[in-house]
Parts: sequence; C-alpha cells; structure tokens
Amino acid sequence: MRTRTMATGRGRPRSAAADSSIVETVLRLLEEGVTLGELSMERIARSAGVGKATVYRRWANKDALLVDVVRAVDEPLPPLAGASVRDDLVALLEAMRQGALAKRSSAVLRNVIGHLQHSPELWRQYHDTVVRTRREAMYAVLRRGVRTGEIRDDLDVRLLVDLIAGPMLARALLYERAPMEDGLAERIVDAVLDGVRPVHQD
Amino acid sequence: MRTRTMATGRGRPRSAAADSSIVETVLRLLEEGVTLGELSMERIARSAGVGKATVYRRWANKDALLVDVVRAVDEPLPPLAGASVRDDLVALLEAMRQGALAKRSSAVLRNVIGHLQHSPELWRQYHDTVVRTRREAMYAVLRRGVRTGEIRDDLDVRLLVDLIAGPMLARALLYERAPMEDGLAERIVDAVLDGVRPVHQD
Amino acid sequence: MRTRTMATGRGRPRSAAADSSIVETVLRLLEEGVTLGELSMERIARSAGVGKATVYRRWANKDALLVDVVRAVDEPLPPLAGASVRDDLVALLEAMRQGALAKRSSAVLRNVIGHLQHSPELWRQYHDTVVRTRREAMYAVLRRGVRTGEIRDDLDVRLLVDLIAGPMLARALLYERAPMEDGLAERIVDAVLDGVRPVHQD
Amino acid sequence: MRTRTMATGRGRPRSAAADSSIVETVLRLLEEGVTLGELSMERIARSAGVGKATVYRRWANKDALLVDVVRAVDEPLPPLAGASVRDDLVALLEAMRQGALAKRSSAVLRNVIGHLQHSPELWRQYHDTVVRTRREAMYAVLRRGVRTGEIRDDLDVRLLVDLIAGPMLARALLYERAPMEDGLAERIVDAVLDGVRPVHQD
DNA sequence: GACTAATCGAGACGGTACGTCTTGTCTTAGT
DNA sequence: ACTAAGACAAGACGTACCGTCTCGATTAGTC
Repeated sequence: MRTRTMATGRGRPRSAAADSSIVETVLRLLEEGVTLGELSMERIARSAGVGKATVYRRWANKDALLVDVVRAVDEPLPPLAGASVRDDLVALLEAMRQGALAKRSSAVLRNVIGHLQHSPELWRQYHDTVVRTRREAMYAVLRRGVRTGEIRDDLDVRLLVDLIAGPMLARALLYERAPMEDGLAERIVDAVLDGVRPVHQD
Repeated sequence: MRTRTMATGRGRPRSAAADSSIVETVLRLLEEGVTLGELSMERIARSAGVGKATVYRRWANKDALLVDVVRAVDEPLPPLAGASVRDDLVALLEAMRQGALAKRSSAVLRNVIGHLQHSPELWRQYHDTVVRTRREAMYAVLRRGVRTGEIRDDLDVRLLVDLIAGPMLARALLYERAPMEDGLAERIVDAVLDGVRPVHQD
Repeated sequence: MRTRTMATGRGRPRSAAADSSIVETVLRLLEEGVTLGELSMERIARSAGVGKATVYRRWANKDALLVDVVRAVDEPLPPLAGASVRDDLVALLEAMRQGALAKRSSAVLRNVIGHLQHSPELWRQYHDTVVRTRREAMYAVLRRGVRTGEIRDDLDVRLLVDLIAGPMLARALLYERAPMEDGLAERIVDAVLDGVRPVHQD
Repeated sequence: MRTRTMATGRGRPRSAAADSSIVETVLRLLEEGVTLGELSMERIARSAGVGKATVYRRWANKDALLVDVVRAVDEPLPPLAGASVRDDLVALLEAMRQGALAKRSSAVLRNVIGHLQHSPELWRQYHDTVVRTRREAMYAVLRRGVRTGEIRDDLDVRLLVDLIAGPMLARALLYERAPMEDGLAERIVDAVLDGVRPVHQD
C-alpha cells in the first residue's frame, strides 16, 4: 500500500510542511478549475513554492501524487446505527452523496478518479485504500441483513453491493455534473429492497 | 453534436481514406496495449502514415479525435422482442455486457472513456451521441412497462434507468478489470424487478 | 540562362498577367518591409491572388523566383559619353549608386542578393545576367583607357574593376544601411585614378 | 553587444560544455557542406547531442546563434610592424585573405554572412563585434599615414578604408567562389596608393 | 563547535509532444 | 491545358513538460 518514497533518517529531515503544502496546492488548483491536463508537476511545484525535486523525492510521478490527493479528500465512514439494514444502507449511500457534493472532493472526483483508471497499479492502490473500506462496510451490513432475514439469501452479496452502490456511483462519476438531489439515497435503497415490480396481492 | 472540422467544398476534397485510416490506427494502437499517455498525435500520424496537419485538419486536438474513436466502436442497439419488459431490459443490459467484453471496445472503454470526463464539452458530446441512445431505449421500455403494469408507477423513470444500468456501468467502467460473467444481465434485472427483500407471504 | 519553366503550347495558354503579377507582388511585399524569412510561397500566392501551383508551374522554387525578382529591378546601363575614361567610370558607378538608392531595388538588394549566394546555381544565374553586363561594360571602358593611355597598362583589368566597383559594392551590400551620399562615384573614381599617396614633385 | 541570453545565477549553472558543443557542431556541419537551409535547430540540437531547449536557452533563434558562430571563426588582428603605412595595410588585407581562405571561416563566410544581412539587428551585432575592429585598425593606420605624409590629407578617411578594403571584401563575399590568389593584398594596396593613372613625368 | 549528510529552492539537462507553419506535389471543379 | 482552392506527407518552428541532475544554502543530528 505504499505510494510515497521513504527517507533513511540521516541528514536533514524532510519538511513535513512541504508534504501537505504540495497536496494542498494540488487541491487548491483543482478547486480553482485547473484541468488535469493543465496540472503539470512543474506548475504544482511552482504554485507550492517548492522545487521539483522536492516533489519527486516524495512521489515517483504525477499519478502517485494524485493517489495521495484523492486520499486527502477521503471522508471517514459514517457511524451506523445498526438498527435496521435499510437505515444503515441509506446512511452509507447518503455519505457517498454528501462526499460527491462537497466542493473539494467533487472537484477531485470529477477530474482525478477517471484518470487513475489508466494505471492498473494506481487504480488498485486507490481501490484498496478508499473503495474497499466502503464496499466492506456495505458487505457487512448486507451479510447481517441476510442473517436477520431482512435480505434475500439467494443472491450473491457482491451483486447486492453493486445493486445498491452502482446507481449512485454511475450518477456521481459517469453521468451528469448536476449535483445529486436530496433523498436520492433513500429512494435507491428502498427501490432496490422492494423491487420495481408492482406487488400483486390477490 | 459536431466534433470534426468541416471543409468548405472548394479545392481538393479531404481524403475519406485518411479519415478512417486515422481512427483505425488509434483503435489498433489501443488494442496493442498503447497507453493513452503514450498515444501522441505525433505517433498517431506516424503510425497512420499521415501528416500531422492531416490529423489537425479534422480534429482540433487529441480529445476531439478520441470522441470519434469512441463513436467508432459504438455498436447498434440490439433488437428488442417487445414481448416482456423483463426480457427487453435483459437484452439491453446483455448488449452492454457484450460490448464491454468485445476486444475493441473493451480496450477503448478502459482507456478512453475515463479520459473524456476531463473535458465537459467532450464528455457531453460522447454522452449525447453514444449514451443517450441507450438510455432512451431503456426509458422507452420502462415507460411501456409502467403502462402495461409490469413496472411500478410510483418511481421516477430516470431512477429506474439508474437502478438497472448503474450496477453494470459501475462494474464495467469503475470496478475491476475482470470480464463480467455470463448471466449477469439477467441477475441484475431480476433482482431489481423483484427487490432484494424476502417476500413475506402469511 | 534559363530560370523559368517553359510551356508546351497546347491547351489554355499561361496567363501573362500572372507572371508579372507574381513578381510585382514579391516586390511590393519586399517594399512593405516583409522579411525574406516571412516571404513564403504560400504568402506570395495568396497576396498575388494566385494558386500555389501557378507559381510552381513557372518557377521551380522560391530561389528561382527570386532570381527573376532581382532581374526585374535591373536597370539598363547608362549611356556612356565615351569622351573620357574617367567620366564613363563615374557614370557607371553613379548608375550603381542610383540603383541602390531607388526604393525598389534597395529593398530587393538588401534582402535578396545575400540570399542568392547560398545557392551556387542561382548566384551564377544572377551573376551571369545582372552582374556580368555591368562588369563587362566597365572592362570595356578600362581596356579603352589602357589603349588610350589614360590607364596604366601594368595592372590586371580584373583588378582594376575590383578597385573601382569594390568600394561601392561593399558599401551598398555589406556596410551600413544609410544611403550613399552625392558625389561618391566621382570621389571613388578620382581617388583610384590618382592614388591616395601624395604627389611629390621636387 | 549582447547576443546570448544570460542566466540569473540561481539554480544549476549552464553547462559551458554545451555552449561550445553547439557552436562547434554548427561549424562542423557547415564544413561538411550542410546548407543554411538544411541547418535546422532540430538538426543542430540532434547533432550536438543536446536538447532543443538547451539551444533556445542560450540563443533566441537560429540567427542569434549564427552571430556567435561567425564570431567563433573570428581571427585576431595580425601584428602590425608600424614601419610603413603601406606594409601595415598589406598586413591587414593579407589577414583578411588568409581568413577567407581558411577552411572554417570560408565555409562560414560563404553561407552565413550573407544570411545575417536579412536581420538589421544581427547584422549590426556582427558588424559591431567583428567588422568594426578591423575597420578601426585600418582607420588608425591610415590616420597615421595622413600625419606622416604617407597618405593624402584631402580625402575622407572613411573613403580611404573603403578603397582599400572594398575590393577584397567584394571579391571574398560577393564575387566568385575561387580562392583569392597570392599577392592580391599587395597589388590592391599598391594600386590604391599609387593610383591607376599613369604618372606623366615631363 | 566542527563535521556529515540529506534536505531545500532554483533551474539546467536530454528528450519528446504540442499545435502551427511552410514546402513542393497532387487533386478537385471550373474556364 | 490551364486556373484558384486547398488537401497531402514531411518536417521545422519555438514552447512546455517530463524526470533527472547540479548548484549553493540550510538544517538537523553525530563527533
């Protein structure tokens, strides 16, 4: 799970200020609307008031830096009440929506995440650190639901996660740039739980 | 919906051979595993046996060219039996899966689509030409289902499309690189139609 | 002595207007201060309202065209009184000075002549058509002077021409851009004739 | 008198090796018969094993580089005996002839000097650094001659310089490509000093 | 307090792509 | 066969960026 290059301990220690200054600078530039294509290492170093070598001493290349940038906007998982599976799923999905709405992560997500997919290695790193946690939280909730009988037990749990998370992920990352509306999390969870076929009772 | 630069009609007409030669060359390079980062205009022109100016005469930059490359792998919509909404939805989703599995479009999707998201303009063009058709076909099927009573009428149709298409889109474009397994389309459609909550009959 | 490409006589005859129009356009552009570096065939054709092929049909390349441009500003030799060698030399030199002062040929000389030297072939053509005539006129005058005893007979005539023409040529083409002053021709001729060593009469 | 772009003093200092490598490469290419038209910055950098930026960091464009190339073949002035004005003039002129005969400067002179005339600014720089020194040395000798009575005092010194230097300059730079013959310097100086009119002693 | 060693900002290095321009040829439709 | 218009392959232009390197100057910990 290593992205950064490590120091050996002798000589002048690396400035911790530089670390965060660089990541913060990238975030600031992205928020200011700078395109990924315009976001050169040269410009990052210049904007951060830092030498290029200082950047390359910490990250092997731009993509490695971007992984840490994405991590920097990663929000902690929301607390789960644990009462009902439905409410916990809504809470997880609502956290995703809030994250995508936040100015910072919105800018980052829109621009950077798609980019990371070019590199299998970086995509794996991003996935392992950011995505996996969320998916596993959802796995846990769903498995609990299967045990308690709140969720059908004849479906692959992996499929269940996709059914719940897929609609919001697709909207946030693939569809339009309009912000996602209030109540979307509830509507998705309820529709997936209940099904979209009318209930015939006769 | 315009990506390409148009000629005026006077003078030597543009070579239609060059058009397709360029797009085909990009596709070939992508299939050969050339990264988007390695895919320079210089290399495209060289590989296509074409002058750089001939490329720039048709597309303003690499991204504009990529939009047409993506369009080139766009498959026609599958024929819909029209018998049951469930079967039509499966057919549409299965076409998506087959498209993502195809060697060509797989290479393109993996590498290019994420990239187009950097540019709002190009993403819009891609969306308007490739995505919209598919979504509208699904809209039509779902509206028919609402009319025939096969689908609940209390849900936003836009949400319904996301519920059906989202899981597969997220897998194809965001998740892992492993090919999607047989029967996935059916499983997704059935799960969304039936819901993932057990049916209590007492 | 051929610079231009010749037509065969069949089909639509070449527009004589185009010929001179092109040369005139180059002269106009040069007078307007357009540098040789800025003077592309593309621009010449555009400015002359002529297709590029029309230019290339007449001249094999830009340098060949420039030879004709230089020829176009070539003034006829001045009439020589023939009375004294001194006066004829002054007349020839004064014609050179006037030529260099003329707006047209000044612009051309300054920009083009140096350029022609790059190509031995073109320089030879220019030399054969423009320079040789002048040198031969001067040869003739000087040989007459040797015969009539107005000029020493112990000097190479080639050297004599260089002594007379060299100072003005060097000024016009190599030295400063300031126009050459009145009476320069006389001063050069008289100084070369008389020598610059004081006459000791004792 | 500046041609080169200067560094600010901070950061890695410019490689002195690159400086000379580039100029030497241009000289080598010219000696190998490469035309000025074929002498692209791209080729210069490639042949010198240097990045294009390294060239452009030092010179704003090809012409500015050529000024330094011309300067590189500039020979120091010959030592002047100071005994007689005639001998010093011959020495100066002979140095010019030797310079034009030398393989290096010959190639450079033939190709480059004419080219520099296109740009007033570069021509001025060349003139100020290379030509002026020679002219001023000749001025000094001639003024001394006027004082000592070896040279007429009724002629403009500027004109005197042109009379002496003009014939050789015109031959070296404007006339034929054949090398200048031995003894030419003496012949020119003596002819100008003595005049070309026969001395009538009666 | 001197020594050592890795850091810092700055910026040069070789390479390469960018998007534009020019060269000389070729291909249209029209005269 | 000519014309104007303009596309074509080739490749140079000057700029920007990549990732590495080299400079003098800091900034610790070790002697």
